[in-house]
Amino acid sequence: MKRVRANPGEGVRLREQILAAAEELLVETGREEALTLRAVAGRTGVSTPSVYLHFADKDALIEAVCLRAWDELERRMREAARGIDDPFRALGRCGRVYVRFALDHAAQYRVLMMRQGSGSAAEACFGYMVEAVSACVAAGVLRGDPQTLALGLWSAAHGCASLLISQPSFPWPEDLDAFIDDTVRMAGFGTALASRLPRHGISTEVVAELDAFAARLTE
Amino acid sequence: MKRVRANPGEGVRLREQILAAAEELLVETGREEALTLRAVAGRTGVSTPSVYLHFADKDALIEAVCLRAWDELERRMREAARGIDDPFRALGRCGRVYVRFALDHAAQYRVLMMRQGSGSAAEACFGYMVEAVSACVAAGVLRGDPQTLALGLWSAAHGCASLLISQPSFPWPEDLDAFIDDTVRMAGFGTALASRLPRHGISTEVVAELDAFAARLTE
DNA sequence: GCGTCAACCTGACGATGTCAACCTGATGGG
DNA sequence: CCCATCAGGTTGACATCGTCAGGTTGACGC
Repeated sequence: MKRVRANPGEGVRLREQILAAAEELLVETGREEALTLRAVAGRTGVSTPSVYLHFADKDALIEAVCLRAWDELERRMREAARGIDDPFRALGRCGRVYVRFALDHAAQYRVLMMRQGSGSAAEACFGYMVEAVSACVAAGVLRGDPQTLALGLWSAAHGCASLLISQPSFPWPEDLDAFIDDTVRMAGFGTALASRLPRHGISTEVVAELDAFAARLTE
Repeated sequence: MKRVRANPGEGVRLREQILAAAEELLVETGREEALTLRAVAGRTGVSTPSVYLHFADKDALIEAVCLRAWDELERRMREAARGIDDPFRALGRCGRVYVRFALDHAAQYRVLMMRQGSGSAAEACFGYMVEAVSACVAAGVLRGDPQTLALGLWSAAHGCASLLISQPSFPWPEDLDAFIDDTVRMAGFGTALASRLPRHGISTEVVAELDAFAARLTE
């Protein structure tokens, strides 16, 4: 029960324990306001101000918890796309994994994405998504600036996950997996066609009709 | 400087003033944590616990502020779609208005959509969106359950707005309006085609190819 | 003229983030 | 071997927050 003081050099261990306790607390309760410095310290078996030995303030602690989740998400997306040749297929996998990950880690995702000034935490993860989009551009299945395209796709995936998490009282369909798939298709398909591609095998007249059809949305 | 006590029956006026003060505070600072009961009461020129005369607790106050914003948003969407015959065009207008409204009221939107248990505040607004989608279904430009389709479209719009608000450090394109338009087109276009329509004037072979193309995203 | 009730204030409580000051045990130099 | 040093904590306190119990004041009906 009694905590033994760490030897010099092992102070970093406490940092890990605090991080783990904070994550547990967030997941178990699901409510961000339950993430109290006192609760975290208590669960770690340490006094409250000791948290300040390893984190500048509460926001820094939360940000560190988030960073963990981002790393995990990026790992899963890479894993989901590994061994898939078609970059468009790989992109679809990424999208589905993204949304599912968000739903499986709703508490963290809420903190992750819905905080103000969460800073550059997501940039590494975003970098991978740009990578996946670039492959599609190189393959000719998408056209345009990869960063901008990736932002649009991320918007769709994030919107789906975020809305599911923050508005559970909405009349969501029973089959959530199918809804997620529909969203991924909507985003990928819409992006591909709205970016004026793929024209492989589609006649000029049809392309013109599709363009005119899409244009009705924003005129 | 000195507040005069309201006559019996006029207590509701204070409620309005508190609501206005809370909204001002939220907009001016842009930070939700600046929305303190003491700050609100101080700005209204009233003692702190007086807020409890008109709101059960802080959450109820925030919720009331949010309700105002939802009403305003619904009003603007109705206005944007008024007089437009083509339901698909009307839907596009709604989407653009939605995102622009969110960006123009970032502080409120953040509170609105990114809180936990925000309850049934958005349902009226959602109802209108279902209405607009239903018109498209009736016109044959979309196919499927209007509620589910509306949820998908809302996901896209919300994702765009939400990501822009909560991740301002992302490499967003310079022309934000164009990006919003692209997102609206992506969502509407993708939904229309992913819902297996419109087939007007598109050959069976092309439809099959488009289906196969979209299917690559979720297999 | 008096009671009653809405409208509001005062004072306080527990919880929270944060800080200054203190303690304590291992470690390395002399 | 001893003592200064310093990492690794603790104690106690402060301001601020949401919230509540109880008191005060003015208007209005009878």
